[in-house]
Amino acid sequence: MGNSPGTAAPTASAVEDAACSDAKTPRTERGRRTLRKLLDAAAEEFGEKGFHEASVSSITRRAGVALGSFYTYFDSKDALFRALVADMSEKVRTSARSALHDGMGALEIERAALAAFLRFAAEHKEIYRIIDEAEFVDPASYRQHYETIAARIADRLAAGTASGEFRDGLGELEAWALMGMNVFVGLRYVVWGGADKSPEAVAAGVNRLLAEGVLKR
Amino acid sequence: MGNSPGTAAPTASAVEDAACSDAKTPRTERGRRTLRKLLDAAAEEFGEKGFHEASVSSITRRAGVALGSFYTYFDSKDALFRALVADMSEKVRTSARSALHDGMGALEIERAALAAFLRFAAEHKEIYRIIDEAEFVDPASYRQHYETIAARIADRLAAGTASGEFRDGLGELEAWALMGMNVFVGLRYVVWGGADKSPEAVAAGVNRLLAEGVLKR
DNA sequence: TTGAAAGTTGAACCACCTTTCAAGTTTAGA
DNA sequence: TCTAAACTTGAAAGGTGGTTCAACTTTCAA
Repeated sequence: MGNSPGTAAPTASAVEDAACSDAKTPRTERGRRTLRKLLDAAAEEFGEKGFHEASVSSITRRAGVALGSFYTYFDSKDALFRALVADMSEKVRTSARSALHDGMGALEIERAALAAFLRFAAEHKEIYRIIDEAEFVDPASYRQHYETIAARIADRLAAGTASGEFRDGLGELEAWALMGMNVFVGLRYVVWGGADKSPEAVAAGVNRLLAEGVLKR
Repeated sequence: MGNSPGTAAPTASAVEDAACSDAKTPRTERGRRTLRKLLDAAAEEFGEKGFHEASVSSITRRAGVALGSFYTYFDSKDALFRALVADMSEKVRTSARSALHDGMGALEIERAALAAFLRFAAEHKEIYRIIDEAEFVDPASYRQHYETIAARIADRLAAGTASGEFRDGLGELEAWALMGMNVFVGLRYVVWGGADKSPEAVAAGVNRLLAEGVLKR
């Protein structure tokens, strides 16, 4: 698929930062370029095929690099995958946070966070496959990913209660329920697509459900 | 771990029915016993290790059967996995439906269906890993699994609207959101456990969120 | 009782893939 | 310019594990 440097570059540099503990840091400009090519190729490859179907040799082939070069930068296929999961997880959180501004109401914050996440997922459909596969390849990261997000949502709910916008009794359970809604509508309407709904329309629908529930009044 | 025939037997027979298209049907009583042992062992193995870490040889070892016997009953490791996914998917739907009785209110139905699903998941934690891994091993089944469940939820929501209990404007989007809530609270409170919440308590919390939403009144 | 069909067995085949390595090339600083 | 370190290369080592197969045992109906 597309390998345009324009979209690839930011991905790579961000991963490099997040993954510097796992990757063997290159010392020259040429080395940094090669690492970047490997990381971009790996994100594509894992996104398309999943961890086990993806092979190191096809990643290096896609990157236009010799097989052996891979091990100059990563200790193993697993180490590369962990680096990618850490980076994706960080990006998901960043994407939601970046949509929040001062002066937003509690409900508005939830809608904006979901819309931002959905827009991000639309551009990086591979996050679903990579995060989901972490359940099997790197369970600790998988769990931490969702626990971290749930904790952030729980904080926002508590803030809404404190400001008098939300009712009492909103805690971890409600945070997980909200996260589940967000993840599933993203899977259905963004990753699978085929529907006419925009990220904003989806976020608006979920937001109304969150606000009012289903009961007739 | 536990291999008690008491719990294993029903699993096996149900799978045999659901999987008869993939499994080469045995002609003798001995053959049916062997197939059953293989299916039970596979459900455990895939649940514990996931598809790729599980090996045919360890499944046959667990079943107490020779390696070659596996191919008397299944064309491949993939075929076995597909049979298991079809069966698990069917059981999830059955577990929810069995909790519904005449005379229940629309909201009560949602609570009962979730509670039943959570109780089922508590006894079959392997469903999460097996269904989740179908995203990679058998994507068509994965998609069909969730689309089928969402369609059923959408029907229930429409019935609630028709009876005047639920508001208007509940469709596929809301069904997916509700399904996402259910799946995620199941993952957090049943599969991962560690919390004090019973299936009924979780279902009650989600039900209140569904009914009222989060806004203060 | 008998023999054909069904089922069992495990060694061996084979394809694939991760990882290593020794030899060669490029880079960057002195 | 020169040299040591960084980097590249691809063949091959080393493993793994799905699948096959031909010989053997059990079942069951006639």
